[in-house]
Amino acid sequence: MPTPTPAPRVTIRDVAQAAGVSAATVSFVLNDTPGQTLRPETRVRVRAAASELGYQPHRLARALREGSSRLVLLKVGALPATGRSLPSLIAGMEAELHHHGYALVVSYGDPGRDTELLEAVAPHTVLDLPAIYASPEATADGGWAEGFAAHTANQLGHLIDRGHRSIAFVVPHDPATRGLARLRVRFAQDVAAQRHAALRVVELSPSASVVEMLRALRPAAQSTPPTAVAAFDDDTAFAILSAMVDLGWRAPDDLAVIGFDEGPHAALWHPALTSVRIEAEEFGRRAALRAIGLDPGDWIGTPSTVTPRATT
Amino acid sequence: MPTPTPAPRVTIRDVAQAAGVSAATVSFVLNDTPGQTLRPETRVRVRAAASELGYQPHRLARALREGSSRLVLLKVGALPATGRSLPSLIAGMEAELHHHGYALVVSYGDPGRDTELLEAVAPHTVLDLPAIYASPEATADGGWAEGFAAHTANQLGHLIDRGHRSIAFVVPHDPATRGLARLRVRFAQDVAAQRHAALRVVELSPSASVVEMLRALRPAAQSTPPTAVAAFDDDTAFAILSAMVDLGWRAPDDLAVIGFDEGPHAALWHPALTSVRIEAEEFGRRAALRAIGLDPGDWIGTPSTVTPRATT
DNA sequence: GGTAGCTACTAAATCGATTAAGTGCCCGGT
DNA sequence: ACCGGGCACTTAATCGATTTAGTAGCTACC
Repeated sequence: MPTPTPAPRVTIRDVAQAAGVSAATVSFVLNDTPGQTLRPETRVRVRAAASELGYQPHRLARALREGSSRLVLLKVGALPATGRSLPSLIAGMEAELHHHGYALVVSYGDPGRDTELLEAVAPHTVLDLPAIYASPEATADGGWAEGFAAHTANQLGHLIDRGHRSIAFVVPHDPATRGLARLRVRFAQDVAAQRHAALRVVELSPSASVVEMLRALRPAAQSTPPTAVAAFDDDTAFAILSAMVDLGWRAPDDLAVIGFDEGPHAALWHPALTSVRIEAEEFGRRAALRAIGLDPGDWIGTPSTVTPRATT
Repeated sequence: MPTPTPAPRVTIRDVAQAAGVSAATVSFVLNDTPGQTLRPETRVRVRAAASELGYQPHRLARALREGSSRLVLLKVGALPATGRSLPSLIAGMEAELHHHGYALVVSYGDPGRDTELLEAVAPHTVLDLPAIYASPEATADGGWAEGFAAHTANQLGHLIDRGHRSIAFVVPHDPATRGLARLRVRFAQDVAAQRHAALRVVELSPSASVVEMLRALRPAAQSTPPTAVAAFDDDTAFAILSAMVDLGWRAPDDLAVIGFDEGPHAALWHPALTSVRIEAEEFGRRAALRAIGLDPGDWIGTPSTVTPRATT
């Protein structure tokens, strides 16, 4: 069992003693507290002593005093972690927060269980992704949803550009992704309406198989059956591709398939899956800035690109 | 931006006042501090006041005093998160820690950047998975590696049971999984030696393609080319299956393939991948108990089962 | 009858950093 | 000669829980 810190802590008092000043002065210097007049040479002496001793402020003590610690908690819940957008969002946030002396804690646990976590880390800000996605006016919240709107437009756009006019939008049956799915559906409908394509929304059922769902897509009576499927995410696309093999259908001729939020498996799959690649790193940086109360400045949007492969 | 706690905090002093005792007494009661003699009715009064006011101890204050918070940090690093073992390990740890009033923080970030995290959360224990896997005598450490030994035996055993006597063990070329790969290789070699099978260890090269690797497996001169591949993980197995399609080889007749640490994609793939399913939940519970210094009791081992599918 | 020892508590120190409220000292103005 | 005020700091309070060192009051034993 590894023990955390056997080394004796260097406190602010040690630094104060070494620099020949009081602890308060050390705090003023190291935090650049505004409204404090200090002799430049004192500042130098304090800083020298601090780095000499390798002083690291005890963040728990600081958090106790300040009321919250310099941490941002990102609640991810049971959101699908297959795509690259979440990891890249996290990477971006982490990098930016690090730059400002903050740290990121990512919670994948179920929401009911995170009371301890919340209490124990006393985050400066909590970003609850499932909650954001689930809220109806998610669009109003600083760009979270605008991005998804653009990416969804990208996804459907790719199919429409290739001539598809009747498209099925398939979402999984999963309470964890309900909010996000609803959001995506709304955006997909907007795009379809604008570009004069017919959109059919299909929710996978836990009872019926994907094969049955696909069969139902093409009843004899239906005049214009969908020629393409836009999936909620790559995993949904894989499930569809898998069922297509069972049916003897081939992509893209019998049915084109496009995934969303491209993950590492898209290129590996047979046939290789066309998907929408979302680079959320820059977006993560901006989310981080907003979270700690800094102005992220102007913004044009998260870039997303469609990587065309075998299934479209 | 959601602010964390606008509600005024109920402190131990509030409880003390309400119960007509001192703060110290409240602490003694609520923590069942040994060596303290308290009248039962006082205990009742204090507990009543605490729950009446909805008192929750401030964990930062407690952590400051105790030197570390009741948190366990699990460092996962860049370990592959595809399989189910890691999520189930995490779920098990989380459940058990929760039960003892601890919380789990999982860090996926790179090791260099987690100083802030470490400092900010001051964990009671740090479990550094990559480091554990990388250490040469990992076997000695409370069962982490024993499990992998058993699962690897299970993986190779499945192939040997089906008559394969010449097996290739394929590991990815990835510094992040180096330590774990080395460990697995050692166990695989042990099993092969015990069960009189020939084992060839192949590391995928970043320059050569998987197709080339497969071709090299069957040179004309070689007397007993491998008839089966045991992969480091499911993703490696997918890469192999993908290359086999390009070569026109079929599993299992031309080459049998078995994955490891079954993830959700194994069943979806065509052909469906045989893999080793690892349920690490119970193991996670035990790891949690050890982490907080409790005795997990006797143990027989993490169960793992091979789900036979099309590729073997 | 003195004191040792127990019960049932309380007062105060402590963890380490932040910050409001001082405290000398010197300078300028009247 | 006296006072206001800025400079350059220090003292002490504070965040909230834990824990050591007491302190009454009572019993019991030699």
